Amino acid sequence: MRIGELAERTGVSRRLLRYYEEQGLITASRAPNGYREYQESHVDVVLQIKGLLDAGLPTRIIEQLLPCLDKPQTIYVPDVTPEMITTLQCEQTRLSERIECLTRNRDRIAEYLDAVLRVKSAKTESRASS
Amino acid sequence: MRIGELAERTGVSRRLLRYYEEQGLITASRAPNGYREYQESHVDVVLQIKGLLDAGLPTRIIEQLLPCLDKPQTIYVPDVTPEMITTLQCEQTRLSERIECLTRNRDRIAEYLDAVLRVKSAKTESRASS
DNA sequence: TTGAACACTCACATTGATGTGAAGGTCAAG
DNA sequence: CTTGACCTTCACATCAATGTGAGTGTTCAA
Repeated sequence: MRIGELAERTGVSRRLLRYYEEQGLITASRAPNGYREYQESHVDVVLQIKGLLDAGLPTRIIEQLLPCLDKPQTIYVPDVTPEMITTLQCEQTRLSERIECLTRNRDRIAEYLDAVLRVKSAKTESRASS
Repeated sequence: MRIGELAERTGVSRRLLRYYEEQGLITASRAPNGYREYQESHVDVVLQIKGLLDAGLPTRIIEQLLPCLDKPQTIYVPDVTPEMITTLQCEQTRLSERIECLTRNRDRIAEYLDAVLRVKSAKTESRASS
């Protein structure tokens, strides 16, 4: 598929798709006329990138993570450098920290909303009874 | 405490502390000489902001979340507008999406590392037995 | 009373993720 | 053959989060 369709199916602008490519996050083959050609699998990859980016990870990191995140677990173990492992472990804990932070705050919001809605319903009831 | 100490205790630069203030995330009282004065409680707030920012939330959103996130649950229910509630609910689901995305990817990394380390240890053993 | 260490404001620079638009090539349908 | 809808590259613009530095005031201790 060409860039327009991929953009539409992922909700990521053409501009950004080219940007991701420029950053080494995705690779597109080229048709004879120079147009980029994408595979079906690119849809998922782009969504993955979008998610991670939206979660605050920079492209630099995403680029390192991507190779280890493909579904079929085509693990290219052979040439994993120790630095790569370190990077991954490091990134893993950073992800955990983010998750913890987000979870904590989401739960607080939940509590807050709970409380607010409880009060609101109480108000409604008192109004009903008056 | 003054800005330098707060910066040191939170790991957030003075420049950014002033920026957070400019964005309405924190409020500092002023000493007679014009210096900003922070309370002990500001440390936690700043760390909170740092965490959310690091998790990819923009200041605009953080500003809206903060009032509902203080520990003592000093819930100011009275003047909650319906729009505010909607905003919060919306932000809540977006947080959940982020959390889900991050969790998924962290777990994938974990799997990958597991696999890699398993192979590595296998190699070590085969080398030991040869 | 001077110097170091802090504070202030203001303003310009940078980086990463994006938008936007110009100038032009490709292709299919009328 | 032209028109419209794609695509290409290139470049400049923007926005948010930061850095950096200039120019100046305050405080404190030697």
